[in-house]
Amino acid sequence: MSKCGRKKCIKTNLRQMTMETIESQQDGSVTASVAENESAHMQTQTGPNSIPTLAQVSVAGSGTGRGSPAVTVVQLPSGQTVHVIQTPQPSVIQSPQIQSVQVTTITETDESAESEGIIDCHKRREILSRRPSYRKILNELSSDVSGVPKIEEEKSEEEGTPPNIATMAVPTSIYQTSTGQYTTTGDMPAYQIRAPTTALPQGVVMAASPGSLHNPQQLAEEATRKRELRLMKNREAAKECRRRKKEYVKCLESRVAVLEVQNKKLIEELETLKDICSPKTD
DNA sequence: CTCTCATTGCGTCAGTGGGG
DNA sequence: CCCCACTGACGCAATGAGAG
Repeated sequence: MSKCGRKKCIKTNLRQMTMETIESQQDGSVTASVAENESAHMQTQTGPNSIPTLAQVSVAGSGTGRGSPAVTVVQLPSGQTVHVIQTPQPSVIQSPQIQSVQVTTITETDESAESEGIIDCHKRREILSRRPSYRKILNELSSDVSGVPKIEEEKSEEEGTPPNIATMAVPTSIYQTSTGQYTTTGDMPAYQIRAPTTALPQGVVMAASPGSLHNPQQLAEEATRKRELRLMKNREAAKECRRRKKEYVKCLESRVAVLEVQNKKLIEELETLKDICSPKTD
């Protein structure tokens, strides 16, 4: 169907959206909140020569703050490489403060740096090939700096979604009937949705060994119940996954905005230094 | 107002990796 | 090896925006 192609387009857009939307939001609120914090932490150690008019910027370390500092590599036209090392920023959404920014200049002829770059490249590739879950990413973002609230199950008060359906009652389970209608089950335990006659905990239900069910009808009912349970768990998991994904994308967007502002600021500083250090011609 | 297209969110399936 | 959580992919429905 043509719809399939559209789907893929939509999903591709989701991945590309990060950069595009940030570009459109560049001078929005994110920029403003960053600008008031970054000026106090910036340190530059750049030489007087080889000031770029245009700089290539690449974000190493996958840019999602997986525990290690994010490194923005600014490749100068002269061959110099400026590494903007930014300590992990746990949650740009909640706390727009930049922890610290270190700018070091590394010459192109530095062999150790080059080998480090290769190793770094390998590590990066390794990380990218095995992307951790959104929860892991966000938790790492949160845990790098103390005092920052973790982004995880505590969020449940936001939506009322329990962290673990298997061990808890579902506050507001939504059950889709055969007619497509949705009904809520209140605080009814999840396993009771299709089996309201039993009041046993889930563990007991699941512990019912197949051997004790000789009747084919019972077996079928058990299978149906297990399926319903699995579908409901997966439904909730999918919701949670989508929520985390949205949060993750927002986080990335904020990070891109921060890095763009930093880049802009660095270029401006380099221009200033160029003006200061260049020989006067008058 | 109607139609078309894009976007968003949901439920489900299938695959994968981690833990017991 | 099995179970479970997680997530990509897919299909579907609802909704909004723009064009006619």
